Amino acid sequence: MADLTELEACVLGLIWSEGPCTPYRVQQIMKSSPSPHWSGSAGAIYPVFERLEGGGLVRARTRMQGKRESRAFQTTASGLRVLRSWIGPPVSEWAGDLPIDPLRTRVRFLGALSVARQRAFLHDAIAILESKLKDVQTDCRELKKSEDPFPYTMARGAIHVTRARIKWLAEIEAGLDEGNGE
Amino acid sequence: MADLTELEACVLGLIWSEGPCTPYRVQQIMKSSPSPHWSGSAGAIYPVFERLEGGGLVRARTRMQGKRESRAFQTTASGLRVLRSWIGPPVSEWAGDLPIDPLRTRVRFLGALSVARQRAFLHDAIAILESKLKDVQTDCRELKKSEDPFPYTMARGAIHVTRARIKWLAEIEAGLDEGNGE
DNA sequence: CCGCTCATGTAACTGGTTACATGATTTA
DNA sequence: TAAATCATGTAACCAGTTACATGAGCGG
Repeated sequence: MADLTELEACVLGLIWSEGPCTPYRVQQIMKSSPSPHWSGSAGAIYPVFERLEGGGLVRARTRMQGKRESRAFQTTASGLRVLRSWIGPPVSEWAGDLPIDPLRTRVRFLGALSVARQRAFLHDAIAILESKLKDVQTDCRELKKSEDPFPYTMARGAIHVTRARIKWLAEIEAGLDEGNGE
Repeated sequence: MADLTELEACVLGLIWSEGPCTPYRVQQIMKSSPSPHWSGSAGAIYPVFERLEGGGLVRARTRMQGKRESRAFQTTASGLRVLRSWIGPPVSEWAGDLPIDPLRTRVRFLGALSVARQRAFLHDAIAILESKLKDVQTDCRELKKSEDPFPYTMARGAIHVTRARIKWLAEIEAGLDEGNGE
């Protein structure tokens, strides 16, 4: 099977970590994620399952509950192998690249605004990030108790990165004040 | 004109910040960006210019150099207005969302690897991030001198976020050692 | 005159989105 | 019994990608 897309690999990983589960279940997980970068739409998920099954990376066991059919998928040995090699090591160079960030893109053109509006933008953005930080910190405390360490790890990552973004915006704000002789 | 895509807005912003320039020039800028999330392919750029022109956000002045034609675009008043409202304020809620990050996605499924390979992965990833950090720090020192403050600002952002990611991975590494009674 | 850069495009493809459509099971 | 949830899919669309194709101007 050729290279996985990010979505394909993500689905494969979820099937691995969840154990046998239906596409619908994966859909729910993706939708309930705190910041879902994928829509988790049926139109994306089901074709991914078909591709993974076609490549022999997952296998379905159809189980009927009354008249209602549901296909629970699990990773095959080859699927786990592919998942592992997708993760790495080796880690690809692009791992160092900054993730594409809509906030960053906007800051890049902040010069198009009046200084007053630049200030308003930064104030707004910091407030949003700070509230997000609180959410994710709450989340993190709860996840600490669970046995699987990786959801907690994810939350820690979110905290680190969100703090960094706040610090960055605050720094820009300070630079603004300084430049205008405050 | 309806909502801009990120690429459309980015192109509009570049036209604004560069002054009159050809699609080709924008293409070069995108390709030379330290971590280009867009391919900067003609197949993307030229249609974007068409859409922006169609919406009256940019205007072209055809200038001939001998037999060779080139169309230099600049933002219109309406284009600048749209760019400003695209940037904000108000800042949309999703600005707090973590940007989609391939490294994060991989870490999420790190549990699929043996602990030894987890360690190798983290070691690899940290090395890559550290070398990236050096690059961006060098970059930053150079940009500090330039008059336009925003490229420098971008570099500062890159430093903050990259440092945060390193700290995060180091934390995971430490947790690994601790868990295994090192 | 060869190759590089400037410059402009087109065509086929692809992965993911939105919106639609259906029906069984569970719960209030 | 009505509404929510579980469960599976399809069809039209869309933005961006890869690869192709062309040609002028310029430096060695």
